[in-house]
Amino acid sequence: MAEDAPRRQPTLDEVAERAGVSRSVASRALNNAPHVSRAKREAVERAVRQLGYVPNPTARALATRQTGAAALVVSGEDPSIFADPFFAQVIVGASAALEEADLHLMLCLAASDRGRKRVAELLRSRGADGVMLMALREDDPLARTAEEAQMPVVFGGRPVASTPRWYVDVDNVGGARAATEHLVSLGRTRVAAICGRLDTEAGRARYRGYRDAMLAAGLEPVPPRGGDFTEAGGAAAMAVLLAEQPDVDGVFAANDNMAAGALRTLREAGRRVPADVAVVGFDDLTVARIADPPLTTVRQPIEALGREMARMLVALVNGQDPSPLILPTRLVVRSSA
Amino acid sequence: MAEDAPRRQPTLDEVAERAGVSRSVASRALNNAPHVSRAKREAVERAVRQLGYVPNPTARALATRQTGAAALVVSGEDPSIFADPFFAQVIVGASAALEEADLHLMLCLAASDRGRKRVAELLRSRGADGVMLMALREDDPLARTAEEAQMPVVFGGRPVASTPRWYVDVDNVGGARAATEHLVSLGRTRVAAICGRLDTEAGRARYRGYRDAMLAAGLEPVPPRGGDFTEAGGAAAMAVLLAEQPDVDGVFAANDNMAAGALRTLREAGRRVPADVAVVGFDDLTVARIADPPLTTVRQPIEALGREMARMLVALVNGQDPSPLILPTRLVVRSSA
DNA sequence: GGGTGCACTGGGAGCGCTCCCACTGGAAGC
DNA sequence: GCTTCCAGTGGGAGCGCTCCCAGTGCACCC
Repeated sequence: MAEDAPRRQPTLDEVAERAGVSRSVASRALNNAPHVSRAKREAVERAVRQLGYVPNPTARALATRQTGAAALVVSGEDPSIFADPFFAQVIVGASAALEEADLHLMLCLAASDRGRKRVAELLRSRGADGVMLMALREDDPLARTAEEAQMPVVFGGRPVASTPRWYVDVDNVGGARAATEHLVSLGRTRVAAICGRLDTEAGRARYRGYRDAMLAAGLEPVPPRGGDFTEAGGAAAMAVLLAEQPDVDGVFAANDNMAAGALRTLREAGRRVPADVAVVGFDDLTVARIADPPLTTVRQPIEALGREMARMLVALVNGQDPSPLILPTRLVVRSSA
Repeated sequence: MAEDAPRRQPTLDEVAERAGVSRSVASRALNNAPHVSRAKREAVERAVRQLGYVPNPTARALATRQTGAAALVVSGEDPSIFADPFFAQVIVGASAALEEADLHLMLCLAASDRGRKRVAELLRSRGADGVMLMALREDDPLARTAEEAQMPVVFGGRPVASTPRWYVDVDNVGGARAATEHLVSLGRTRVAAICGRLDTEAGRARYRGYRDAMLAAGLEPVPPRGGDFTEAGGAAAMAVLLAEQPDVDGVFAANDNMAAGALRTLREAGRRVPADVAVVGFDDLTVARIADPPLTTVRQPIEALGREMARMLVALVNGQDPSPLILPTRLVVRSSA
């Protein structure tokens, strides 16, 4: 009968009692704190084992005012932006770095109003020890909420409006410049750009890099025209480009998805890649390798982005003051250019 | 000077005092519980607004013994398996469903020993209200830990060894059968299969579906040969297939990545798709649409998988006893078959 | 031989919330 | 007029942990 009791988790008090010590000593032993005799330390360890004791993280959190978790917030209108494998890679990196610091990962996809409200509440209630914030659009209200929160915040990619105190970004300008220079070095002179969302800093920066390289080469850049970072968007933009500027011989697309879309349109239009039109993408996701022809593209260290965000956050949580970080990008030459 | 104090979050006691009520009443008002007069309820709401009060989730968790979070555990040797966009979609679905129930999402990538240990501790310490478990390999130790945990557990995809009480799966057998039947209906008679990992239930079930359809059509299935669900693996398997069985005219690949690899090998070998060899994949991820030619494939409702797992978990947390669920798959015909 | 120091110890006061329970008073029932 | 009931109320005991602090000894020193 006694066995039937819904076996509650043993508490630290029970461990202490069994070990014949006070709760304080048991607590210290558990946390490898000093001022515990060897004998008692061992007695506590034995009791822990016998009872199958596991500390209650909630109680610990209440007492220490530390939750033991960090949040990764991905903000955006459309939940499907998250389905981009880009975020999966960020998560892999962040998760690994948090694991080292023994922090758990809370993932918040703030797509709906309700989602944003929950994130705001999380921030204000200190429901996590710190926050990594990603994919902020120009007018994202979460940016302000985050800055006001009494909590460490690391931005992933700079927001458009302001430069936050702590962020990790990728060298978008440099990557776009390298991509464009590559096209120019191939002898292409009518190089167009297919832009991503121009209400994101990444979209803008990549256009800037393209423009800089064009001007430096004495060529005329096409004016910026907002896109959406999707395959369909890239295909549509390429169609417009072919109509307006039929002699185009080079294309820099703001990401691989759009580049893949451009390839499709070019193929359907009977243009050969790279013979007629050379194409360069950005990201170096799986799609770049699978595309036909395989895409020349700018690789950004996505996993490192996640990892460094998490490391920066851990440093902040530990009271340090790390410096912002900009990760290098690298041109990967394949067949499309 | 007084302003300089590190502005602590106001507590419920302070709200109560300001509203001129007891803490009990304030608590009830906050949780829209009955037994609060209209006047006091409003007084509490006013005090909350004036003070900018936000309830402390940790304290609430300790008192209610509910953490307000559900964990999604993705288990596997290699952290990069998670970079598969498949999981991103599962997360989108799960996240949406959890949001409805006002639960937070904890994401645990259990790749290293350390990661698995942390998950085990999370399970034993009730660090979450429930767990969704995915990608279990044959001998995954987490499966047992999870079953032993005093906590609701929902499996995503059935494990190989046992059938858990609560799971959500996709109709892998039916999908594979439909894919194979489609190839047969096209008049293909030498249809091979490129298998995924045979230490996963999905990999096995998809082979079973293929074999069933072949036998039913009076054709001879190729023997199962383990793969790895990657593009490179698919390319390699296709090469072997071409060498051993040069007259192959149909291929069922266990997922889109492998199908894409097969397409690459076929292209390099000068075989036309679908004229010489028809190819069908499984999953219907982005890669299926981007592939050249676009892949005929079996669509599985990935986001729904995540959503239903989360819903099932919420039901369990609420003390209900939901039934296992098998989600239907659907053949999507494109150009490759 | 009486300090002075220090490793060790356990009591107790929180952390901020929920929830049980005993108590009030006014409305309803006989 | 008297119970009976129940919405409304606040006191207080937790939830399981950390950590401050006052109190023990015992070695070590002049």
